[in-house]
Amino acid sequence: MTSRIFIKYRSAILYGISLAALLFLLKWLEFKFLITNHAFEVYIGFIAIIFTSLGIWLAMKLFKPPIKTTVKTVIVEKKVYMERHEIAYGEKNNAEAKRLGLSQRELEVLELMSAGLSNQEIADKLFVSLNTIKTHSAKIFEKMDVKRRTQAVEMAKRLHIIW
Amino acid sequence: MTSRIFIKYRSAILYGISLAALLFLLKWLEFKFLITNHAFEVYIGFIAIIFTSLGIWLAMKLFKPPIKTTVKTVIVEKKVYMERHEIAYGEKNNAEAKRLGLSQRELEVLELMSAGLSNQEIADKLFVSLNTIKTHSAKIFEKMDVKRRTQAVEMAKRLHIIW
DNA sequence: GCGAAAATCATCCTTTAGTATGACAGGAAA
DNA sequence: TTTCCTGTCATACTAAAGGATGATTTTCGC
Repeated sequence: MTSRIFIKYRSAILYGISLAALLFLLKWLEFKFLITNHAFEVYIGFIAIIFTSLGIWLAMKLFKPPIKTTVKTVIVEKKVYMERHEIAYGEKNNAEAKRLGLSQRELEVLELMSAGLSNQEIADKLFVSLNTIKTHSAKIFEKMDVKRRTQAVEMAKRLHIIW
Repeated sequence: MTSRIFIKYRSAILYGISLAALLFLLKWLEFKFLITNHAFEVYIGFIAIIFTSLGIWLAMKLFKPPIKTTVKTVIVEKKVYMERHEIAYGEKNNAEAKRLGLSQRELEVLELMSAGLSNQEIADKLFVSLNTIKTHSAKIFEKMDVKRRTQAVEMAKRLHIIW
């Protein structure tokens, strides 16, 4: 509980601590200033270091968003009219996969399906249950508008969605 | 609303307050040490601003590359023209079929199988009973040493026994 | 933060595939 | 003539695939 509160107000707490430290430092500098009376450059130097640090901290705080939001997916759509044989060997036709609305996971299942694996084997390979694979395959068949896995595989290979 | 604004710009506000506090402190220090030169606080202010900027610039310069690791997913849309049975750039590998000991009828069944047809559909197409196709397919699987029709199709296409 | 999409899992049920075995006819080869 | 292979068909059974539906959790963009 306390740890959660700490996490929630971590920034404020850390800021408070740093501010306190800063004030303490200044107080100490003041004391030092009284003693030496001639360490003006040292004072300026400390000010510089402190504010540089503060600037760094501020920049990191303000301009460092979570990693999650930094991942941007840029989709460039390009219409290319091409002949059948212009698809290079081994090149996957992502456009067709996208057109059919197949998700990443569905493509994985389709890939393993085309390798001749049973639903159970696919489930084992992907560390999920048999029912999950059944759901995936059902969605694949629906999206590809086919009735059986053999048809899906035939279509997928024909369209070069998989190899 | 105001609280959300405060949260969003909390760092900036706190920074402003701390800056004000610091200036106040400096003012107090100025008074304390009887520094009559007004250039002092301006000087300190400049130092603070400059080094804060330096800190921000440093932080952005140093930590930008890792932050800017954006994942670019370029999807190229393609129009694909292809007709399955027009494909004739590869000859059937009769040698492999012979090596596996597949009979003519079995090859026919295998061909239709790879087209995604069910046993019933194959039976209808060849004008024989479902059981006959089952017998054929069982023999095909035995000869090809596979367990399922999908494996047989995968192997057949890989070995170019069928197209 | 919220909502949509994706991914996961489940149950119940039907259909299809595959296994095992036996039978029968016709053609080719020993 | 007998043997072997191919092709045909059947029954009975088990295994796998597929359909329909609902639920929960994750992920991710706005």
